[in-house]
Amino acid sequence: MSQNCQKHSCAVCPMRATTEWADLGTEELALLDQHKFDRDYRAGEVLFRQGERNNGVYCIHSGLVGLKRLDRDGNTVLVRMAHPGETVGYRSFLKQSDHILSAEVLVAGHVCRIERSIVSRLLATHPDLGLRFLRHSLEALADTEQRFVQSRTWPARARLLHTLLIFNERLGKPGQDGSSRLTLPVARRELAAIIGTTPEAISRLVRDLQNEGLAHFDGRAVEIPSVDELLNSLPVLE
Amino acid sequence: MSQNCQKHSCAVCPMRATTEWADLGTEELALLDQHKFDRDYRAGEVLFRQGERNNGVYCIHSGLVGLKRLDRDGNTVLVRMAHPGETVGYRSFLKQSDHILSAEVLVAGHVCRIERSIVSRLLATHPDLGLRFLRHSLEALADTEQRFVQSRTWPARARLLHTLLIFNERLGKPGQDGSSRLTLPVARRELAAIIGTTPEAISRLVRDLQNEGLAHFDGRAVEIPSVDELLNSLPVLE
DNA sequence: CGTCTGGTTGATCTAGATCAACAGGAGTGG
DNA sequence: CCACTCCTGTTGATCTAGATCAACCAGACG
Repeated sequence: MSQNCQKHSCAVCPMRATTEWADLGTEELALLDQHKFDRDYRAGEVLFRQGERNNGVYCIHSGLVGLKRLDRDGNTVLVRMAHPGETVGYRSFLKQSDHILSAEVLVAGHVCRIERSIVSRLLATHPDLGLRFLRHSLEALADTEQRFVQSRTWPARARLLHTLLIFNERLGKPGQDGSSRLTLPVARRELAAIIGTTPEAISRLVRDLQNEGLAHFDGRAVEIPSVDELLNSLPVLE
Repeated sequence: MSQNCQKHSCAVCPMRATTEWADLGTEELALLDQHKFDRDYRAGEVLFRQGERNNGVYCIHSGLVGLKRLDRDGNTVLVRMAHPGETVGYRSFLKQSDHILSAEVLVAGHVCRIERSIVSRLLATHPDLGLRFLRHSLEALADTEQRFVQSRTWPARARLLHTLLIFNERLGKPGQDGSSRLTLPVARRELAAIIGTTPEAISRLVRDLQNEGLAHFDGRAVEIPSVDELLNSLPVLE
């Protein structure tokens, strides 16, 4: 199991290749290892809260993190998800501002916090690190735009199917007949937040999909008889 | 009048201070001037279309540009607006991909296109130029997230008021009694696209605002008796 | 004149939110 | 062990913001 309370080492981290820190040398990695704080997080814990002072960036080793934005009325919207290998909180760091979003752990996992000062130092000495963050922010922008467009033009049902397929991409165990099984990483409430609707609506949609035979649900366990069929019932963006 | 068919010069461009090209030296500016294509655009013209090959970046001297995304069904969503001093199309350039959005001129103005190769050359020699683009993309991200959250949590009426205030910020002529007059830069159809609703809905909302005395409309001309009162009737994000 | 485009209004429809009730665990405490 | 509460998920009934459809009007322009 990858989750434990041991301090993880960046030098041997298998996720590193897909992170912004991929190209660092051994000395820099040692620096990271010395000055980082890492630990296991349980679902529901908060990495940082919107409006808080930025105290570094968080590199996700395992689990799943939701990035939420809330307004004064207490309305909270899940704007994006961050997966293992992603670093979050870099934005307010680069802007030298307070955190713009809140980061909440959706699925328990291990996360490393890298101290402000270290990131600054590395950024100053490694120009390509900045470039990596640029690339990341461009991807985040594209992703957010996509979610924005979908929330306007797709009905809730299509959005549910879409996220189902995304989760299946990451977590699904495909059968050889085009079917697939997976366990949803989140409860209904979070699923609703991701899709941008209410738990009640999710419930009804799930029932409908079940009746149509497109998917079978048992709690968080999902069985998809034909992934292709799900794909076909999507508006197909872009 | 700032719009004409003459070739504009970056060296003396008054907008340059607010663009990504602010810190360039005189030689670099001369390079830009030699290799750029600039001209007046009328409302409705398209700078580039989603899916097209990137052939450079566009620096907006005057006017207003809408960035739209469309899916297969022909649904089109205005994701962001770009104002004078902003450069658009840099994203697909940096990602070396085809254009992700379409850019359509909403308000006639002058726009300079800067050739791919030149941008590459400048980026390679001027690291702070990349940093500027990073900052710009971070702002675009924040803006898009804001619009995303608003489209979920605010009713159409609040969104209309919000964009009204934004336009007032840029174009309004304040009276000394807290009132303000402005001319909307766009027709109802575009206003609807910006807010994310239909022209019919805009029409009704406008009528309501009029009845409540919050604003008076005559075509594109708007008169706001009390800007403060408009501000107060907003949910106040963040 | 007719035709076209942009804006307004009215009537209708519907996706999805909201409100309310309830059922099944999972603890927790006596 | 039962009684209690707490929490998640499901279902039903109702409500409503806003989309859709359709008609109409006023200029603009050939």
